[in-house]
Amino acid sequence: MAKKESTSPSNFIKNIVEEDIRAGKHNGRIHTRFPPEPNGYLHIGHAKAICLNFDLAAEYKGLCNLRFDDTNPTKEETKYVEAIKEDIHWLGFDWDDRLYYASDYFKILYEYALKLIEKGKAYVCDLSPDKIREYRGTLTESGKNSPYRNRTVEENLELFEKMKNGKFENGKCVLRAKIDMSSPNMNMRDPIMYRILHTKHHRTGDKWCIYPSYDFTHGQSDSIEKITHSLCDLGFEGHRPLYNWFIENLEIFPSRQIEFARLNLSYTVLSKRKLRELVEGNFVSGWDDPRMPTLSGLRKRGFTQKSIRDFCERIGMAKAESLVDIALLEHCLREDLNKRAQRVMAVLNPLKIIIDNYPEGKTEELDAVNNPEDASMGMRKVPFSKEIFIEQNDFMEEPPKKFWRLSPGKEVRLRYAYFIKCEKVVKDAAGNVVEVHCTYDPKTKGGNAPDGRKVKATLHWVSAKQAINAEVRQYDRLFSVENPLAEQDDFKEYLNSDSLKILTNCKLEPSLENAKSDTQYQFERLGYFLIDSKDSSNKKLVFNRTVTLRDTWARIQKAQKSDKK
RNA sequence: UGGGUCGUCGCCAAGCGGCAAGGCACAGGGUUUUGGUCCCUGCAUUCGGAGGUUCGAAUCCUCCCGACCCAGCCA
Repeated sequence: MAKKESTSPSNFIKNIVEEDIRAGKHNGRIHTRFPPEPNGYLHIGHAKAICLNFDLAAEYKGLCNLRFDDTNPTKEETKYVEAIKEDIHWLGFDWDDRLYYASDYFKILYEYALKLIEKGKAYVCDLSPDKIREYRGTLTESGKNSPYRNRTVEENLELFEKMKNGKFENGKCVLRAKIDMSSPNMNMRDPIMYRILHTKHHRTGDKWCIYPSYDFTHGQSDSIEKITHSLCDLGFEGHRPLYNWFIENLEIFPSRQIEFARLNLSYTVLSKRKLRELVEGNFVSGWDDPRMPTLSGLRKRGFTQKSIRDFCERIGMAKAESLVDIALLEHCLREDLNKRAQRVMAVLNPLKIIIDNYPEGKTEELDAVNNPEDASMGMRKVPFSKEIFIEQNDFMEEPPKKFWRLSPGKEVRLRYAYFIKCEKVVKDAAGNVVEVHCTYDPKTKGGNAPDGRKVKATLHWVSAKQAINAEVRQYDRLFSVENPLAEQDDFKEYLNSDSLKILTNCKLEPSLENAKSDTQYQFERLGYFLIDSKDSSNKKLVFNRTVTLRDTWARIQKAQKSDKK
């Protein structure tokens, strides 16, 4: 009997959904939404929420809306909504015609407010912000009622009308829900529903000068859209009673809020505010700096949407606060890139090799495989000649234990070319190795010795005459500590000073002259690279290093170093 | 000192009374013209702690310990 099954792992949200379906709730209908505020760029933490909402809906044959939560005109801008839409599409999700804005509901929300006032459940309060805070009490002490709490319905209606009509300046008064100033839940101590903001809104312009608060908007928006499961992060747990209170008192469709733990990733920060600090302080080149955990940054760096989605699935979904190892993200990335990246040879830190017994002026075109994981990607030709470049760290005059690469008297293979043997080292006055003379064995063409002798190492190389120059930007982790926010000092003190190294004298095989900006390359033995979408040109090629290959030798070296200590 | 939530391997995370899934990381070994990939193997007698209920508990009960969130006219 064939067994199928490839459903993603179970989690507490799916359990709830399945229970609801079993119980026939909403006739088994599942409808979610992703509700970003257009006040910044999306990062990989948002990707977790996006995948959760869209994938959950898809798995249960439901729908997922995109809704901009735009109730604070002082912080929101159209440019962010465009960027957010682009990022979600890039991840491969689509909301069809279900693009909504909380601001679409301003009129209904206003009517909802009227309804609550009429039911005696809301009132206009003239207390100043300071007084409101004072009256709210503390975590352990009950608050006290506002002196304006018992205004009549008529009076409230009239004042709220005036608020709407711009009769008051900012901060003069607010509309509050009349709940319970002694509630142990601070959110229930007569929360603010509307505040006065004489600010132009990115969509409604000057139409309104009062704006609803998050609490008076979110649940109702969910309700209006008939959202069945409203997923948000743990920070809103304490708001759930209020979310339900508005829905119950308004007697509208009962969406259900469920909270999950937000993503934390090691060696970076995932908070709009903190990321903004990095951008505004010029610690990075912008929101799309390849070191940023923003979706635009990851994209520019060369991350694939598939790897991010895979990551979001593998980290699971729970309520325990956690710090996910960035190594898992890198693993997902390498796994995807390994299957699809076009292999090429590139030398980042060139060392000149002269093959003394190779004919002067001769050039051979050697066959190279484009992707050993995918035969359909075919073959290409790579030129070979007397002078070539290899990586500086592939040669050591005095090799340590386990170093199998080139060193005096040693023989190695040049990938797809020949075996070469190191004969002589040339140094400059300062003692630096400037070039290395080798001899080659003509019988090893293609990389195999007819006599069956083996070499331990295979090196990548680029023919000097045909090499093209390029700049390569090597990116690394943004921070030098796992959890920068857990440190005593300001998190910016822990930025990794080596997170970007720019190499300007890199040598690439000639096929890269026509490198495409949307093609992922593997520079053999080094890592995965992508053309920089902004700075690369025909005149000057610029590649970004997405991620290195796993490097066993580097780990051995590290171990050897720490052994000596 | 109020309220809410969480605590299963180094990092995530299944498990929902029948005797600890999986992934990452790590450690060994095999294959290999990338020290890559791939393939094997190992990696929690134990589920924050202590009691209790039960033939049987990570799963139920009690108490304790620890961590996080809430006092914006932000979301």
